[in-house]
Amino acid sequence: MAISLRWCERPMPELPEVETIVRTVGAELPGRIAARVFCDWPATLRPAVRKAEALLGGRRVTAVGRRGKYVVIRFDDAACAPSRPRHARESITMLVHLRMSGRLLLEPADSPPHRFVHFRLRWKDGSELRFSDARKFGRVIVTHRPEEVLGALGPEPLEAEFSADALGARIRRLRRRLKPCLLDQRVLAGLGNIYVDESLHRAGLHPLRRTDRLSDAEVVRLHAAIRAALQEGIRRNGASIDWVYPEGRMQDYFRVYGRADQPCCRCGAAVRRIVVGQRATYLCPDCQPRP
DNA sequence: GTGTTTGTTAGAGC
DNA sequence: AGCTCTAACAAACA
Repeated sequence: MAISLRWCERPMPELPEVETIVRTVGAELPGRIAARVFCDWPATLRPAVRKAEALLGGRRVTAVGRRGKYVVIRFDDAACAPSRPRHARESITMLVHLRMSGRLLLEPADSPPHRFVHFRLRWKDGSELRFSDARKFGRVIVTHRPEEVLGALGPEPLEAEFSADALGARIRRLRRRLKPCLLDQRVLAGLGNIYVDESLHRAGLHPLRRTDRLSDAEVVRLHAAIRAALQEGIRRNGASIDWVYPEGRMQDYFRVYGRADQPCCRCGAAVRRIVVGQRATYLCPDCQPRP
């Protein structure tokens, strides 16, 4: 039984949704050779179209991955004319941040692009990677130095090195409200509004708890909850990006997100909606006691 | 007009 | 001084 979400409550891409995109669209890209770049909304692309095309043209995709909420597309350093400057022979990375409404599509170059497509990367084989973004908040960055962007991100919550101790060391030295802290991409990479609420409910922690007042046991619970929430999201192919990935079903399994006034799946109490840091926040008042 | 969404930034406050 | 928080902003749409 799918819950219906209003348009403005549709899940925005967070770590599990980006991971799903990387595993589906991304898996189709390695080996393709970039030919041309099109962009009709200057703010979407950095650097501008001509320079981006000069940087990418003739390069082959070597790998597609994810860092936090960024799609990371790596290109080789070969296939460059000898006359090109030395920096052109370094590898290039294209970073895509979907922000609120971005989607990545792989379509034939001769098919008409949807009206929300503002960036296209045409491959030599006649296909195009298209970035559709109704709200134009998304960003495509072509750079020799992806670390300048990715270096600011906190650890990957699903990596083996990310232990409960690592989480505790990171957040307990801060004196912040728990939810805004977990949303901070410098603290932890990849969580957004949905998975923070889901993680806090799983952990039985109120979003207004102070990070420096969490006990060891609570940090352990939080760590397990974050990983479980993200892993379930990935297992279900993310939450409804319906028109792109109809198989994404995570939205049917939200425990609190978007479920105001509905019963808590654990105790039956009515889920509450509050606002924390100007963000809609869903919680169970019984399972997540106020600080 | 209102509310909603992400991430960045400027500025206020403690 | 340094950390934390808030407001504003980008843009679209029902």
